[in-house]
Amino acid sequence: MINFAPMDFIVDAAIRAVKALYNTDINATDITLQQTRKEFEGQVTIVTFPFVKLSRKSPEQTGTEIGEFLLNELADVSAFNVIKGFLNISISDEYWIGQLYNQIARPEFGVYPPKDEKVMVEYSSPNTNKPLHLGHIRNNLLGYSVAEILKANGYEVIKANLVNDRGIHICKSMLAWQLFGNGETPESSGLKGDHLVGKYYVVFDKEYKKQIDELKALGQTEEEAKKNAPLIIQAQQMLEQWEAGDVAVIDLWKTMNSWVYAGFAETYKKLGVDFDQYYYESDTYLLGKDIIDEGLAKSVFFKKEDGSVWIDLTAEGLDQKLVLRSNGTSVYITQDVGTAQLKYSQYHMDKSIYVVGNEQDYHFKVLFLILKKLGKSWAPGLFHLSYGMVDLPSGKMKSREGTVVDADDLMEEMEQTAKTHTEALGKVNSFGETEKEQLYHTIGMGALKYFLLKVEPKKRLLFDPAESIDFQGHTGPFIQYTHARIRSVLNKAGYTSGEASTDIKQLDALERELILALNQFPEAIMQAARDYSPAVIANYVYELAKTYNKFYQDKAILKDEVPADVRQFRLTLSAAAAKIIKRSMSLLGIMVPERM
RNA sequence: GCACUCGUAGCUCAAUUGGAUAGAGCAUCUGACUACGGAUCAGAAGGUUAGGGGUUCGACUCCCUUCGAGUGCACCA
Repeated sequence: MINFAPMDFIVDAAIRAVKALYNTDINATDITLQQTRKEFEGQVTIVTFPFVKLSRKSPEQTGTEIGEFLLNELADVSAFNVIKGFLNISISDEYWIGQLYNQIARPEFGVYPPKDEKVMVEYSSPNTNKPLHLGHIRNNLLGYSVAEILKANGYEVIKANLVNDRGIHICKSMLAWQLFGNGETPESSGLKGDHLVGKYYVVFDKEYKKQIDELKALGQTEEEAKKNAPLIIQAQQMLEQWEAGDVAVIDLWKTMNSWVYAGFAETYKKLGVDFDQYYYESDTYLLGKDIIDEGLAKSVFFKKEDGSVWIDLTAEGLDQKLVLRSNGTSVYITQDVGTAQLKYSQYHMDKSIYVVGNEQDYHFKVLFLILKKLGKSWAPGLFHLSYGMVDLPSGKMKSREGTVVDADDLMEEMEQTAKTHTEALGKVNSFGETEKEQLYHTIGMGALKYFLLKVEPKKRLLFDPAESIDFQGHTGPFIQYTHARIRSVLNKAGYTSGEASTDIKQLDALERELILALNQFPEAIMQAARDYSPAVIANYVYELAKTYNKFYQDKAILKDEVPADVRQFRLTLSAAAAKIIKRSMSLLGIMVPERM
């Protein structure tokens, strides 16, 4: 059996120590256990300041008393030292060696047993009027990674994509294509479908601006001109026709959306993300009205004289929020109420995560509050995974000003950079062409994904296109390289997994440090899930790779002077490191190569 | 104006959730047995954690306040 809290035996003993010494009952949560800092002797540290009140003795004395107790009680505790309020405990090398062979080296290590709980992770959720950009990449990578992390924690996960396929924005592209497109198609133009549609979105905007200027020249104010420009009026008409089911408009809409979907599919594939369930706003945009009725009956909502329906959230520190227009049609939040219900009715999931940018913080606060007030039993399981915008040095990305970092372009560039780096090192000259292409993709995407995922989701991210993403230091390729190098050693040694344990009894400091790092993998997985933060995994695996590299640099494995049992032991240690690096990276959606 | 989020080395990020002398990478400088793979490793230098006040054994972390940045505050989505 894999033990997911290997240090619990220390906690238990500490509780007994406090009981025996100070006759007080404490809980496991009262004990702060942390890894001992490298500059001190020991591997596990108990913070003993909180017990000083109970012992009425100095921190040093208290620590010493508890230390003595642990030393007597636990066979695996080999020594301790006390510095101020910190009790540093040394655990025997036999324990750590056993931990490696019996826990860490096993395939199930870090795979939590099924929880019998379902989570839906909604992410990506693109508009169908333009191609994906860097902001979408962050969204996609976050969503995918969080889904993988939740799976590793034993959840059943449904990855959902709510496609915003209707509305004025797509009508703008459609109209511009109709007026200026001359029947251009992805085939005829050689453009990827989403880029083609995006091109006409830009055309619309350009022509629209022209009309605005003309109207202003005729004496209209900016505001008037924006409202009166023929193009915007036409686009609005088109939307009405769409809603009325006009066959020609629907046909055009279907055609152009199909172009976009083909383009998205390509981008998603390259990004390495996927979905179990697609929702389309064209199907869901009318949902939610019946729930508004339900809420009216329960007096969660109230109706104004003009017929519009509202919810009053002033008691919660928010405002009054409209949920139904006076003409009876629904608004954005109404749809989301309906879609949330639809999702739940379909899957009965315990949790539902929305991966959406932080500009919608308020929206989700209101949405979740509405569902709670409606008494939905599943409302507490809703969570908005809010992430920061990706900014350029010049500020926000603006599609109209052409400062958007296109997703396809960026991925292409990353592969090119990977190619340049790799060729300069000249280590893979024996690779075939397709093998090389794959490798460049793996490394380029590794650099990009790691760059985006190592930052805490809620923080905003600065991306400087002029400064290429690093391949050295705290980066994806650094970790990939560590993996490739371990694999190389293992291959050279002809190592196969599951080889017999050795009777090694003592550890070198670097070996011990490495086992400790490996041992923290399950905790990192758990913390990443608790915080919905791939950054936890990213930083963990970096630390691990660094620890391995330090070990590797200093300790020979295959050299002649290394005794057979030590060699065998270090191979097991290396194999475990490679495995956990690979698994960690896969939680980030990053592949690791065998050679690079 | 109101609300939310953020502010850590020149730059990009950490800090075991309130614990020890705030750690990494990049950039700069110095070094590594003729490389079990140098996309590596060792070292130097770099900090009043935006400023001020408070809470306590202890604060980057919690509270108040000032400053700065971002976002939101539509019968748009």
